[in-house]
Amino acid sequence: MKYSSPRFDRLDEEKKQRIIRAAIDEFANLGFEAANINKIARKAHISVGSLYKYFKSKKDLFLYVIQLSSDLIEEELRAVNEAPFMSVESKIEKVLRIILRTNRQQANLIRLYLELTSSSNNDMTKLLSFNLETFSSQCYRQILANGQATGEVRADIDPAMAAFHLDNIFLALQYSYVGGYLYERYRIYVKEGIDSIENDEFVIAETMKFLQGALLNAKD
Amino acid sequence: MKYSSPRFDRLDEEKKQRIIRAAIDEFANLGFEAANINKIARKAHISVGSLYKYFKSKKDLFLYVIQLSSDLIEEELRAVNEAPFMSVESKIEKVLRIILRTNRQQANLIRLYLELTSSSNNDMTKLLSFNLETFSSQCYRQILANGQATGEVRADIDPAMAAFHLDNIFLALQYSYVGGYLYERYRIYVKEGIDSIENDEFVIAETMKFLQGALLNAKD
DNA sequence: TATAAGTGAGTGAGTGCTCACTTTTTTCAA
DNA sequence: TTGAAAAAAGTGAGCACTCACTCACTTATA
Repeated sequence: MKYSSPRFDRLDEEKKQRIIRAAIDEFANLGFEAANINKIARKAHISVGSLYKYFKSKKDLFLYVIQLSSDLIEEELRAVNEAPFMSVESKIEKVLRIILRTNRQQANLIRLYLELTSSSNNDMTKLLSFNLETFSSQCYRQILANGQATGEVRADIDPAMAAFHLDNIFLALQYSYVGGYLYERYRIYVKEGIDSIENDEFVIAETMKFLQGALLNAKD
Repeated sequence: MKYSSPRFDRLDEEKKQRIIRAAIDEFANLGFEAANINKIARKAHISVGSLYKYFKSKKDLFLYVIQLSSDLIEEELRAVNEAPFMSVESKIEKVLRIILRTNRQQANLIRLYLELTSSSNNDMTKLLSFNLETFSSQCYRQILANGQATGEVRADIDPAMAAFHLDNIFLALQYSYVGGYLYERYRIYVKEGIDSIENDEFVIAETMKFLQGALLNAKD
């Protein structure tokens, strides 16, 4: 599906990036409904008129930036999945470390996903969930099913459901870094400052212990 | 904190419930921003003017219904936590079953929480997360710490962090039942229809296997 | 009669989007 | 090389609409 006009595609990279950044910033911080198209145009130093020449509606602009960012994440996951000679445990830890890094470097992007997650807009959700989740679900399920074949992963669990639980842990962790309600919730559950760099190894260690027990066979 | 006026408190129960139901319905399905106060008044068969005599702003009405619903959930959790002679495993399963039941009976309420979770409104989140999460975090941590004392729960995990992960699993599961993006996501990860009653025992069994491995010592 | 409760048209501050217009770039014959 | 005409890109005031909230008024109750 194409959400931008040819006119937008023809723009020079710098201008495109300015518009994309402005849009992500606005949508991530205010949510789809409260985001203001006029403000996005102002932030990007273009006129509203131009913005509407590039995207035919607020919704299309939203869908465009979501699609764009999902491509970035897919890239990283693919690399981990295709790494040869890597244990399931290492792969999981690798993904976890990617997640923590992304939380810092692309906080606005994660906020955008969080917003999307709770969106009740039905015609958008079907399309978007398919685009964003199909790859990662395949990826995790494959890692787990392969692990069952090698004996690393518990044989008694359903790989699809385990992949679902695994991603739930990842998702909740991601959302807890980007501020708002879930950031406060971590503070109440565990302690101040999930997002401080000193805390990273604690989060990784505890999460790995949790996931090891949940997914892997005890080492002999 | 008191969000309703004395005038609202004096209303007869039927009218209060009508207003509360209308508000939950609107907020749950549209989200805070898109929810329409005029429509809530119409749904509740009262005038906008009256509604503003009962609650001084849209935000106050929102906070009121959130506060109200958190009390209901606290009630149920307390019962499980205080049950004597119950294994940690049984307690976790009990909570899980409560969650699945609530997902069906109070879907709108869960939607309301989901909306709240992704809210970026900063002055609301601090207050609300404290009100809603303090009890459940204490509750889960207590169950796990007691379990460590009796040897049921793994000694090598941090009870606070484990409680956090446990609730993350519960939270993701809840949100996957109420429609929208995460409902579609379950379909992609696992299969059609997480919300069909026939699927309940599968979800419970798989989730319990996952949590047993993650949290409990192997039985001897 | 006095007090409390209830009403809903109206207000004004937005907001998504349009369109008549200006500016810039490209084209190409002289 | 030039410059006029055509095409493309860009603009922002304003339109049509939405919605939180108010207030002058009516109705019910003590």
